[in-house]
Amino acid sequence: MVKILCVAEKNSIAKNVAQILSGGRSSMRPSTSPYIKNYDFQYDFQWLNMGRCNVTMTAVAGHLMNLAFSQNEYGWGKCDPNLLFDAPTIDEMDDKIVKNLQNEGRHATHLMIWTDCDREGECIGWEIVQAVNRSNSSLVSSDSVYRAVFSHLEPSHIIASANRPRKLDQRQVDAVRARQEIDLRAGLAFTRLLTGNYRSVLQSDLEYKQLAKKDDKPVISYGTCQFPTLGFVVDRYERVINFIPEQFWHILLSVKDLDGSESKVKFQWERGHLFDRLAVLSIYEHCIGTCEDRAKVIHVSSKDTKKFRPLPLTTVELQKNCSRFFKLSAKKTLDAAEKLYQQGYISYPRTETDKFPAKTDLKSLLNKHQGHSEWGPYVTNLMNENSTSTNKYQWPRSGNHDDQAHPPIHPILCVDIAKTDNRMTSDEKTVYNYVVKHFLACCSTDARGRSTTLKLDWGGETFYANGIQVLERNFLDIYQWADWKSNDTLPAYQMSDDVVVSKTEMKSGQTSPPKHMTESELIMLMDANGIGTDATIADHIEKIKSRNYIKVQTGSGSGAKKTASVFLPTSLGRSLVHGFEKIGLEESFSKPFLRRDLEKDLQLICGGTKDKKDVVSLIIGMYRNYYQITTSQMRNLIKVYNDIKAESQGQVTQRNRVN
DNA sequence: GCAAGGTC
Repeated sequence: MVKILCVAEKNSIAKNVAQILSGGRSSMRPSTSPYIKNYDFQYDFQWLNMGRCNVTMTAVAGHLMNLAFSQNEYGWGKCDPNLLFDAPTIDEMDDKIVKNLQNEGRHATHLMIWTDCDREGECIGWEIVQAVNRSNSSLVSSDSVYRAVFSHLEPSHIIASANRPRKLDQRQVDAVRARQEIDLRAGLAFTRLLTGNYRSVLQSDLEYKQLAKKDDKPVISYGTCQFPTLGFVVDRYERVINFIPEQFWHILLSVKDLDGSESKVKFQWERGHLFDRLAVLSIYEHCIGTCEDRAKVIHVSSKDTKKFRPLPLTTVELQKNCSRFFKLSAKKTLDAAEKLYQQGYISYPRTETDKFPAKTDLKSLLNKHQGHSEWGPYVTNLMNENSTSTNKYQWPRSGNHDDQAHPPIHPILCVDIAKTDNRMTSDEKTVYNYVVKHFLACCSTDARGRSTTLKLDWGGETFYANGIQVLERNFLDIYQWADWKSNDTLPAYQMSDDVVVSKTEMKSGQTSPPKHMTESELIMLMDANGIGTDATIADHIEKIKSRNYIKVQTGSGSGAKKTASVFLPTSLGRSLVHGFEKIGLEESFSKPFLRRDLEKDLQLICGGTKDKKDVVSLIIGMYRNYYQITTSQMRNLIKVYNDIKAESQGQVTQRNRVN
């Protein structure tokens, strides 16, 4: 009897795929794990050519295995951390889920992997094979393991995937196993080394004690993602603190309109500003001397312009925007999105994809919202092809990212918070409303406007002014966070007209320092530098907060005018970055380069031009070297900490003295 | 008490 066991990365995918392949006629059984169900049905896999077969579709919950060291031999305090670069690793398995796979796989003739089609998913597929192999070794030996290739849950796509499987890609598995091994060895070795050496000096650190939870033993952790993240915050902080303002000068013109009235528009100097006061003064005096109160129009242009609707929503964009618009932390945002997903309100919240698969039925997703008390009228108007409004339904713009596993985040159900009695928390409501409005904006028409530029010649110098007239707001009517306003109308002069200059000013100003790091900027930097993934970026930020490497300075003001909260490094955070800088390891520890190089090597493993063994031994070799340097320079590392501590306390006492 | 990556 032929029996096919299908295994997905998470229960929600197993449920959906079973629903599609069975045509809604699958039966559900519980499993040995509370998060996972087994779905039985029959299906005719064309590649198998065996007619209708019995199928069980089940799932895991992410990785089944955790790479680790034996606690007995290599636990904390039981060995020199240096040994962790060579110590044997073990694979810890999730017992409950493995048990279910063993039960369900015991009598299977074929195993079909339905994990997400990304690198981690390929590795999870390999882990599933190891688990099933425990109860049914003939599956592997008879080469009966297949892997479905799918990128979303559109039924015809899933059916096509069921019929065109490939084999597992061992190279991708190797790449993930390499990353795991490097992160584990380097992370644990350096965490133990740093904790052992910083603990005693931290006992007299008042800032640390204030931030730390009572009874918490300090842990000074190192991680390949934690340190570059900290590096971004410290780097910004230093640039703000060390900023030296420079004075500059520029010239502004005010003019009279055609009818002789005073125009509100000020004309800017095309040279921008100069840092040399005398130079600006002599140009200014020359202009006054030559032309006094007359200028000539030397350029008039006017062109249509657009403000683009947002791209389909990715996890990183959701987190950035909820942080900017609602002051909701990345962690809280992702937690709320996860809950909304589990309740079936929104699609899977961890995705890098910013284009919708061509066959997605967006119109029916939109139509569900027609009766919504807040945005129902907007949707009704959008979907009405006969309306006179310029805002018509449009297929969303497409970005360049595709994780090959999940579509952009979008609403699945319409939840009317004003009408229904539901148990959404306030964070969930905020995130749900944002996801819906973002989706509506994606499917709307770009805003249209007209941009006008006028340039004047005054005494041989050029001055310009720009004007924007917003003609059609379109998506802006629902996406209130991207406002676009018309500014003052430019005077309606024509080319070569003479213009009366009503006022000339030579002004001075100062360059201003950069702002401290906001969470949304940090997310953007991490994303751009490949530090963490959509699912882990928020965790890394929380981690360096909980380690007291950075602290949050909450914004001031209230409501819409409230300024963003910013991240500041603690003395400890700054000492770690500057300590490694001092001993010559800056590039490797507090900059994103090492992690980026690792990512490149992983890609090469996937492409078959590098070997897992070579990559691991090369990078572990580098870390072993860094470890030697760090141990031999530990005094210097601690000295940097003490210097920074003394310096910050010095600042405090100085300030006290002034007061 | 330690990493980063999946997922609940």
